[in-house]
Amino acid sequence: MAASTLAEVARLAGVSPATASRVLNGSARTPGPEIAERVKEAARSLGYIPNAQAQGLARSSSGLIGLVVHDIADPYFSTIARGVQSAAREHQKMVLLATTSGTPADEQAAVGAFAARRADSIVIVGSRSTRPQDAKDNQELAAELDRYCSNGGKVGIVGHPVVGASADGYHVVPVPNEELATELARALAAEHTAKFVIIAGPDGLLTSDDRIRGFQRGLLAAGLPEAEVIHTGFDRAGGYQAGLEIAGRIKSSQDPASNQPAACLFAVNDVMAIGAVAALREQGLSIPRDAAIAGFDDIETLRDFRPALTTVSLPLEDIGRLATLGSLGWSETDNAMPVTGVVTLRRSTETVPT
Amino acid sequence: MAASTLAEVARLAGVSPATASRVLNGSARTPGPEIAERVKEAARSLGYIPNAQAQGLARSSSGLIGLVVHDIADPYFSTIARGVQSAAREHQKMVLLATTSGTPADEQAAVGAFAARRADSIVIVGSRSTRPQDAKDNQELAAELDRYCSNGGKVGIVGHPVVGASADGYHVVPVPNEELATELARALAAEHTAKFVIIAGPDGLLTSDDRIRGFQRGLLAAGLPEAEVIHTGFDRAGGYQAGLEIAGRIKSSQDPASNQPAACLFAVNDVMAIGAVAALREQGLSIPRDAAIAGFDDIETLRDFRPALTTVSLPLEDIGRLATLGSLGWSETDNAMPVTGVVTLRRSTETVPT
DNA sequence: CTGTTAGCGCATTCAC
DNA sequence: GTGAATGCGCTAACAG
Repeated sequence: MAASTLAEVARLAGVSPATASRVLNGSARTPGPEIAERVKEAARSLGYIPNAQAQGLARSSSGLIGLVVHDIADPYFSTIARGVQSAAREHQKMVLLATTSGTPADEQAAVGAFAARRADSIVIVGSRSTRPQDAKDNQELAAELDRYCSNGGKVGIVGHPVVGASADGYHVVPVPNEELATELARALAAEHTAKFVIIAGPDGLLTSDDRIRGFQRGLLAAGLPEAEVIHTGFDRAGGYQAGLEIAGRIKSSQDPASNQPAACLFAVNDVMAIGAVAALREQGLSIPRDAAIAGFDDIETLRDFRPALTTVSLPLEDIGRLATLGSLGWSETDNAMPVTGVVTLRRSTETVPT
Repeated sequence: MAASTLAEVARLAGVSPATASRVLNGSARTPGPEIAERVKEAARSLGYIPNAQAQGLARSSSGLIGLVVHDIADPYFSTIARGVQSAAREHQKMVLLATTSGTPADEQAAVGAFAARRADSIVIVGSRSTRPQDAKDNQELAAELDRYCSNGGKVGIVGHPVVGASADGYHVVPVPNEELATELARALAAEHTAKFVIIAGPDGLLTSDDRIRGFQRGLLAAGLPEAEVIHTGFDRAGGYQAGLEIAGRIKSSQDPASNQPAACLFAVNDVMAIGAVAALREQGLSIPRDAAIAGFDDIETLRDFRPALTTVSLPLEDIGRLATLGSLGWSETDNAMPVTGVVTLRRSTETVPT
């Protein structure tokens, strides 16, 4: 048995569908003070639930927000998703979730699906890529987004605009990755003399590249040489792998007499940093005695790690909110408060181990 | 400018809307080998995107799966969500996300919204509550779900069935919380003589209660007395608070000469355990020297913690998948493989600290 | 203030 | 194999 319809409710209440519609939904003014009650009663007794599909079709607006992330199980994304969710809720919208593993092709498919569902807006999170092999897919993604926008859709983006996208309707929430990485480098350079090594994501991942660039800049500003960059996966596994390699080097060249860390590591995100720490420890090294290490993001779940991880705190939930509000055209009020982060020095980069 | 419609495509291709529909979607057989190409071309040149709302209305099936979680930023839920997402994807469905903070009233609202959107199925995750103050809301939630089911909806539930729900169409994925907690208790009892304390969620949270019950049973089976139970929040903050209290007790009654942990703690989930550990450490206590502690769930992000946390590994992603497949009526094949977990002893409960 | 008439965009009976 | 109607459930102009 299918759900009951507005028509049925109207008939039972002895009114026209239009009237029923008016009282059951937010029309200009609720009609007849007494007729209204009759309709409501009818709806209740029938267990009437408005068909959002039909509503959407009729008023051409779905009340849906599409959210595109690389991996919802990654704490970075899930925290942002929480922000998106809360903003959506405040605006009486539901969020449609799509995960893409970060591949532009999947992102394009997701955007297409959202467009098909006539999502009111789309929020895209996750680093853009400029790798050559992604060029074509990026272009198609951009085309898909442009088409969505030209059909009246709005999109909010965290970080960088989608490569090649040009149409109107984009609202990007800038994240000062580069600047913050510079600050972090400066802070570390002030206390560390060891060789700096950056554990980065694949070359061409914009977020990773930004953080690398900023960090190098900070080092230079402090009069230090550029850090070596190890490119690996942008996840824990990548950090772990890099950690193994670094551990090998440290062990084969460590000065036993030295009481200083042999290296100062900067992993471009916390999850990678944790992976690296795991590898270093497995190889018998100690943090921060043998190597100092810093991350980026300040993932909540990771704050209880010991040694506590030096990192750059980012207001992830707010970022999700801002991107969502922006995609909804509500940015004016919040635009005055741009996203900012703060360098958070903790135990993992202390120079005087207990 | 609105998106182009099927009718426009048909006109441009010089065919009827019906024909266009047949070729652009999976009708029985694609018509005219040559006419088909013409339609496709027309669609492409117009940037046609089928209106899923209209499709859904016409064929009354939305291709949507509703997912209800307490908090998408909680790693427990986000990992399950990943499983839901992947299963949904395999079945060409999109997932609608709703977060509820675990309150039955919000869950009811979410189910209502999903029903309005005519979601093909709904997946509910997160511990049920039997607390008296939730009784009324639980009943309304059950009614909402029953209504949804009687309208042809299917629902998949992780853990316990919703209190009071009776209609057909439910598929619950049982999680052997009690049995696994018993196993855990047995394993710990074999090596620990210290006083056992359970750090639990609010009284009436079914998942928490199950784990408590199972743990107590294991203790009894091992000939040990029942553990004391501290009820607190089902999250990190709760664990932290309980940790503070326990630390106070330990410090005021510790036998300095003893080399054994003063207590063996069981937090009913990993996140609480981590909170407790943080508190204990802040109070100057060491794990597992001063207190042993175990968690439950084996959250991936937490596996790199040191000391490594003894816990019960749960296949969270699979659980999400199973609940989803079940809600889609695809359970026959997978039903043969029930959810199971495994007690994972790690450093946090070792008896011989280095 | 209420009822009538049209679509919203598409899938699907039917005839041809 | 293809085209012409009809309806999915609802909203929004209209008219009354």
